[in-house]
Amino acid sequence: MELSKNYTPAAIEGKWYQYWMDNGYFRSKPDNRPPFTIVIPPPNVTGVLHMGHTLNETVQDILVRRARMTGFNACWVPGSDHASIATEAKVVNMLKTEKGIEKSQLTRDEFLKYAFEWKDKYGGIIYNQIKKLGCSCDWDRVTFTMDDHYYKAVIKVFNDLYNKGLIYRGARMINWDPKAKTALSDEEVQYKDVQGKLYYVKYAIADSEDQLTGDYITIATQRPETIMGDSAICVNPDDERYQHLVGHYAIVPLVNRRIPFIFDTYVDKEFGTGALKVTPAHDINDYNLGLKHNLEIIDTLNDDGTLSTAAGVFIGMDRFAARKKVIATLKEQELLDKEQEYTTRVGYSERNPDTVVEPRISTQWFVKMAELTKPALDAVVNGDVNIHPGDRFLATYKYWMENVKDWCISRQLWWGQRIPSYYAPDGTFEVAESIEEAVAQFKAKGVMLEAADLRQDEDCLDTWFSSWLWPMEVFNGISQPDNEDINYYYPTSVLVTGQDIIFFWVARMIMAGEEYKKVKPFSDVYFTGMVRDKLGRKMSKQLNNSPDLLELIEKFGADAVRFGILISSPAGNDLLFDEASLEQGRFFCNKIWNALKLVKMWEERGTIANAPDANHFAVEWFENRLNEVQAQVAELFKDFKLSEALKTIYSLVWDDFCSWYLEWVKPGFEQPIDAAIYQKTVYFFEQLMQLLHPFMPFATEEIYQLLQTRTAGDDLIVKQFTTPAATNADILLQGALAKEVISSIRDARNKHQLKPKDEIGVYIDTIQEDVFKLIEDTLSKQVNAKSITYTKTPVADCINIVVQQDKFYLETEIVLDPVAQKEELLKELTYQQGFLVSVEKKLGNERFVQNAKPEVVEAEQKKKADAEAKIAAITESLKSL
RNA sequence: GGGAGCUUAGCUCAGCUGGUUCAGAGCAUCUGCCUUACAAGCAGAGGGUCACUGGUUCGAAUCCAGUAGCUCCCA
Repeated sequence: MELSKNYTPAAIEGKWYQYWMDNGYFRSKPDNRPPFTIVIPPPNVTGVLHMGHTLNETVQDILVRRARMTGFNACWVPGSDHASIATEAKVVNMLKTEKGIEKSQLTRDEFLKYAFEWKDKYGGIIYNQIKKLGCSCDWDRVTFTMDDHYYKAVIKVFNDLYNKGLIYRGARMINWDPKAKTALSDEEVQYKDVQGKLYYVKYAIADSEDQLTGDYITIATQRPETIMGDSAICVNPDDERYQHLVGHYAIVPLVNRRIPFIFDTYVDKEFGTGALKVTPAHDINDYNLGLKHNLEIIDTLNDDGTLSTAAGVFIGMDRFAARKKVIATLKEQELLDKEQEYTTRVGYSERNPDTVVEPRISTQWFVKMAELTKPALDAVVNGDVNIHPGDRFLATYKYWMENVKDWCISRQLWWGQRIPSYYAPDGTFEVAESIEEAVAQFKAKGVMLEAADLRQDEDCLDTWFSSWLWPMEVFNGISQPDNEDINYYYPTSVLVTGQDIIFFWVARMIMAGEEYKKVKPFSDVYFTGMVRDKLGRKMSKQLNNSPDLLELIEKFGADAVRFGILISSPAGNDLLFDEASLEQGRFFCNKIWNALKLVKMWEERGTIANAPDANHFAVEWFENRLNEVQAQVAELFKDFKLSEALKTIYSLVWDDFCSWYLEWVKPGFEQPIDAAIYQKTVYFFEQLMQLLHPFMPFATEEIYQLLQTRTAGDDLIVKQFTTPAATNADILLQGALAKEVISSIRDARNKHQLKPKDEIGVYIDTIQEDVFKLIEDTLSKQVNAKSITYTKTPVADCINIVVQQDKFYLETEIVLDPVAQKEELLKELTYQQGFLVSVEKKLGNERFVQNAKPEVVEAEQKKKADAEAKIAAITESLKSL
């Protein structure tokens, strides 16, 4: 069989994905194995995968594949959420631009029909990308947060929480997105520092008789367009400047409305002029102040951010245009004292990042958080849920849980679960899972109404109010409690997600899990870092700095993409995305591919029993090295140190296997290889592919299948790991010695400008001749030696080197420079002597010997002995020069 | 304003419970090689006062405090 010159991912990735699917390897059904469950953090249904997702999905696939190969019944549930605001915005926009339809022309049902069409058209894009990346999700379990059962579950939970008194309806100050025309939760507001201005505005003062005193009071505001909504001027009661204003009034500019002065310590005397205009409808602090002092609430804004009739002036004008107009008018009327540069934080809508959020009084639905947070906080604090990395996020989590405010869950949108609250004509309402039940509830209260009399709430629920049920409802755990799946798969094993949604999602899932299953939703949370571009900016749609995943896969191959994104990504740390690391992944695939070609070449050439150059030491050494790394990797997985595990395997494959082992066992030119060694080599190769498979599934499966003819079902994806055997430390040390000796001799050759073809004679002065006998042939081949001789005395006219405690004399044809050689050895000697002094100093320190652990002292003693031996060796070597 | 994290080779980053066989990897640089697995490669090399200042300790990149710079989260 002819193998291509280089590894060609495009040709094989599709093939294996289909093969795994056809064999049902991704499918999971409850059985008697322990489950290993991951639910995907649902991406937006109409989105595309960006690099953050790519990292995320890769991590999940690695964990799932490793579990599948370790005796677990691995189940990875894919799916997506409906992303209420974002998707509705996209559909509205599509309707406008493509069909010329305004949302207002449509009924709710008509709109939803278009939305589902949109979802059907674009919802598959993201799944296709996940597949291309090689993710082993159980595609029979795809879940969408607007699926029928899911919809019902959300309604059921709403109803249940309402009945428990944990959901209420009320008028509160909320965050309003004037573009999407909906309320937002506190978490959906992104604050940004903005360079703004403080405007110093003069308000005329009137006395208790309503007569203008001719005096003015100046207040500082960032938002002059809200002055029409002012209800009072507030000053600090201790502020002597304003004592005389008791009982006086201020006149609001532009609208000439009279407002009282109030006195409250809330006001900072030092800030601005020490006088604050109070606008209860448009600022949360003012709102609270208004409640306390019983002030009027004047809402001067419409839901689209234009000024309302209540504003009295500039009605219908956008708030930012109105601001300019207000400033201009104030200037004209000479009521603007001055302007001052000012940096402030402005809230933007998470889903409409160009839109400034308005604080607004509005009647909305809220979840009472206090009771729900308690068990969710305990779960993490007690270590029932383990967060990785470490407890770095524990403090953040705790703080949020302890300070969280009630959750505003209603959204003035259609794309989502409609709030199951039914209103009678008189405004009273019943919350029920269906309109029939609502009717029954009204009747039970003696209100005789029919369904036709009732009007359902127009609003829908926050998307996160559906996704917080995700680990349960993907198994129908809410809609059909106690079914076989939920009982088997729940709680899930690991949640892998970005640290940015710790509150949006992780915390709330734990709350929901504790509330409805009385059990945590997952045992471990693995937070990945943020993927940033080369300039350190978070990758985002706005900046358009995220590369196209499918293009990357096409260019580098899926395995290389997975490799590249993971290799530089320890848990929780941000990573700067650089295509160079993907290239490293591609090179790695190619390296393995070429190793395969070498082994297949040996196979073709044929094997021979007890070949003369059979290097059994190499086999024994590599077997131990393999076992050592297998154990290390298992440990690293336990600690979720995936990138370190990958690095370890990478080095094992490239350095130990390719650069050392294969070179050591490589037969002479066109010679057949020893049969036993060939078998072992194939075995090692398989083991390596198995170890690497979770990280790079396609290349490893391909190579595994090419190494030997496989019987049905003998596929790498399900090949079970065995417990690695114990390692023999002596052999590992001997292998390390061999490597060091070879490198040192090669270095000496390089330094003396010997050509690779120049042969050398090697004389070895060692006390462990038996060890060198084992590696003699290898050594000879690796340094191009024509002979190896053991000696107990220095050999003249040679390159002298010392490795550990052994002396080597390299005989060459070239003329040597003894001075340069001497210098080289002296340099080494100086270093060793310095080292020895420091060790002796340490050992001479009584307090060290007393306090340090015995093994440490022992190690120091060994260091001393080694250094002494080495110094002796160098000294002896020097004598011969 | 409150909290968390980061600062190690030119670049991107590893270094767990403190011990000069841990100062490491990849990329980049330099030297020599087109050696029939691989130039997407091979064999080597150079390069770091581990941000700064103190402290704890027999011993600190590693623990503690402070300083500076950067990042993130929350108000």
